[in-house]
Amino acid sequence: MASLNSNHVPEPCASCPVKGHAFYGLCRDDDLIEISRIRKGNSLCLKGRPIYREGDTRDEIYVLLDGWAFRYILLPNGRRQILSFLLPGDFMLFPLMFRKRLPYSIQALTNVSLCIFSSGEMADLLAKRPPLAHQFGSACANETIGLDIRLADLGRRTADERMAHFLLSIYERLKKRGYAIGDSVPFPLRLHHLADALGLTATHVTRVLAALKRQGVISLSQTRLTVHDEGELATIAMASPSAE
Amino acid sequence: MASLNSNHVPEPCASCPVKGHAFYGLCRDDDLIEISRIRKGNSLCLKGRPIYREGDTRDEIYVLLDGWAFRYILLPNGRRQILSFLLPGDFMLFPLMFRKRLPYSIQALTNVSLCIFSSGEMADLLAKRPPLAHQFGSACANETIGLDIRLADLGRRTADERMAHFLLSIYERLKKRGYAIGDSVPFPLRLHHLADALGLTATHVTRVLAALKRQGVISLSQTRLTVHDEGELATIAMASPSAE
DNA sequence: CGAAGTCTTGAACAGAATCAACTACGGTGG
DNA sequence: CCACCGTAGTTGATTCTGTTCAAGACTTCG
Repeated sequence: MASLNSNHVPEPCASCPVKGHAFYGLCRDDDLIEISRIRKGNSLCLKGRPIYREGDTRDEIYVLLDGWAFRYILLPNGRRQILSFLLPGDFMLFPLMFRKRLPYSIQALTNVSLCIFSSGEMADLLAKRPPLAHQFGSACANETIGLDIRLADLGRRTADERMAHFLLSIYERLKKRGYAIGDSVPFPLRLHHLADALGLTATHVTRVLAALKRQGVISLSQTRLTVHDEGELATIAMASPSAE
Repeated sequence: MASLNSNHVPEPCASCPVKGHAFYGLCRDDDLIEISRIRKGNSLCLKGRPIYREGDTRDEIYVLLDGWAFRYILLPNGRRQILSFLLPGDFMLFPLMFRKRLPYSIQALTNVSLCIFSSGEMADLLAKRPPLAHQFGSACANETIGLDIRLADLGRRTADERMAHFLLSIYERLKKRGYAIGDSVPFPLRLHHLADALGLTATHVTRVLAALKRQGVISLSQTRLTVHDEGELATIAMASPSAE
């Protein structure tokens, strides 16, 4: 892969940046040791570069160690729907353990560092280690539920509600993984990412964001999101179904 | 459960109506035998009745044997988003193997017959039978991908495209499971189901359907959908990403 | 037959898209 | 160091897709 820059001298897992987070945080120690045994090394991918392209066959799956990425579907005439944003600790491409090709693509949103596994070896490991497989099923169920909720967002919420709900959910996710400083979190998304994630246009996203800023609920710089009034944001979102 | 009418004299799995379909069609014979051993019996649920209500804890999971059901999320102020329609052979509530509560509800669309399992016992069986667990992971991956595609529908397709895409996908699903007679399939959905699945209003669904009928692409009776021109339907849908 | 649910059609309205001009910014190169 | 360029974001005017509100017709079923 042109855009993936493999480094076959794995750094020690002891210093892994996502140890104890997301999926890994839930695994038993002996399972973690097994996982570290089949690790293939790290890989870097530059901002904006493709990580996976719709329909590719590939034997590798990744854990995102650092940076952000996103999964998206490209429709005829160029419309794009962003399906989800991937944060450090998230698995990517794991459905490749079960099927040859995927109908979506993945792109690096920032410079990204990945931990590489063979999908076959990972599948074998899951077969040997039922508790790990269970953990995996759990992660999978959570992802499905996240998609369910986003489906309700796109189908039945207004632009303002969607935006509030989205900002809130990404804020919570980042906080849970320890990326918050006070009430602010890193936020590398551009307008068109928000637009393509929320099913809106970039112009309309500007207006919606402007309204939220005017109300003093959030502020947004080039690199960070600050949530001044979490409760109000939840109210605007007409909150209710959340992933936990 | 008031609305579930349990019958604890299991009928023989040999005559199971969904044997060889959907999930079961992919399982090894010895796994099927194990599954039949932990089967708890059947249950009936009348049209329109709830099968699961958001937030309930329950130890049972089901396989839909006959009839249709749907998963949905109810938002504050009563807006409803239908997440998916469940057809005979589909698992329901399996995420309960991994978490206590689910953020969506399930309702019987027609009279429905269910095959009951204990979620705990099913989880144990998966732990004992890695090939079965793999099969399960595969089904789970497929469901996720179906949601991905629907997300792109709601976010980035027009009403006409969504409708065409939806009709096409349900038509294919039913055909694959042997429910087609010629180019027609059973279709118990009412306007408001279509509306809530597609993120539209019932009035607008009428108009969109009227256009499709006028073009001679489909016809629709109270109980059946006929697809006269599958290619044209795919064109209107701006097809592209499909589940296989 | 009546009643409730379902579907259709029309007219007015609204939320978001589109089109377009303009501003702010960061990097590049002269 | 500044002029320039391309990208990203803002704002306004207009259009369009889909909603809302409302009335009427058609089913189905007790």
